Amino acid sequence: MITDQEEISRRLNIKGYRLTKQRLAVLKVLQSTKSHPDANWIYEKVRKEIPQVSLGTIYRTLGILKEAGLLRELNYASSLSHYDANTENHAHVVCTNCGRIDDLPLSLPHKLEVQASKATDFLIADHRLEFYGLCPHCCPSSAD
Amino acid sequence: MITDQEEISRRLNIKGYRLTKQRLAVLKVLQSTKSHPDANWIYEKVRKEIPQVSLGTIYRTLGILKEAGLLRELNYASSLSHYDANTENHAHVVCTNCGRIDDLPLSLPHKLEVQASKATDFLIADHRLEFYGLCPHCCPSSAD
DNA sequence: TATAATATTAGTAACGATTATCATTATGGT
DNA sequence: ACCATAATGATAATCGTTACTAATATTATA
Repeated sequence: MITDQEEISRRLNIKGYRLTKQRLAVLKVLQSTKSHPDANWIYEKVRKEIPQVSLGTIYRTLGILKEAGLLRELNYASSLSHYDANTENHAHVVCTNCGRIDDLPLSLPHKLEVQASKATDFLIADHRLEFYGLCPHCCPSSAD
Repeated sequence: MITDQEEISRRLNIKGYRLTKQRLAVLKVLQSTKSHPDANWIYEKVRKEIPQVSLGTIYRTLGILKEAGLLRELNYASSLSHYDANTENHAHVVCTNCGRIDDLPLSLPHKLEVQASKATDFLIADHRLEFYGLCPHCCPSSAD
């Protein structure tokens, strides 16, 4: 998670983008939460600081921050994009009832990536590992 | 892949659905291809057999067939749903350039599923493993 | 500090995939 | 054949996301 403003600015400049208060606000909001919010949630949070901000700016900004490697986009079954300030590749657990998404400190064994590369003639660059199930709140017979 | 019409009918009936020629046509089209087509592609194919079919029926049917366990829905970054007649859990490779999706005869080691279950308090029921990269056609310096 | 060149914004319209609505048609059981 | 109910086709509505545009802000340069 990149919090140094100089570094954020540098990363944007590489791509020809400027660091504006809107962009910083979006990134700060995203970095301030462990959840994986969608664009609208970020919009509502940013509005508290910059009331006249528009949803279009949020979308544009998220795309730019992603391009600059400052966040990662996740697409789930809801056909709604969620964003994550953690750009390290990691697994997720998704609640199929309420949509909650948690990180999972788990990485795919290198062996499996090699196996995948051998099994296809695609040039593999990345992967995604997701688990689906019910979160504690949605679990019908939880013991807690 | 379930091809026996009796069995297809039985699976639909369990959920209170009937087997119609539109539903059979959608399933047949999906079973006839190794690709993972989207609703519109299926629509175009089904139209050749049933010209007056509507796109709404395709969507409705795909949802019902999924509910009956006759197909699986995949959601990718394109925010477009793709469908797969293979209901076995398996990995996919997705071309980040042209969107082509291939099967990968690879399954997650059971050990990893156990590891995931221990790392979270979610009740895990399913998982998805996807690799991203470039397919042979989109690979800039392919040796073939 | 003025000025020009360019990037960014807010606001709004447009888009595309998917869903809902509804009158008509088909199906299955009696 | 008749009735109850499910399914269809056509079309309108929905919703997340993108594109457009005139106004504003930022940066570089003189």
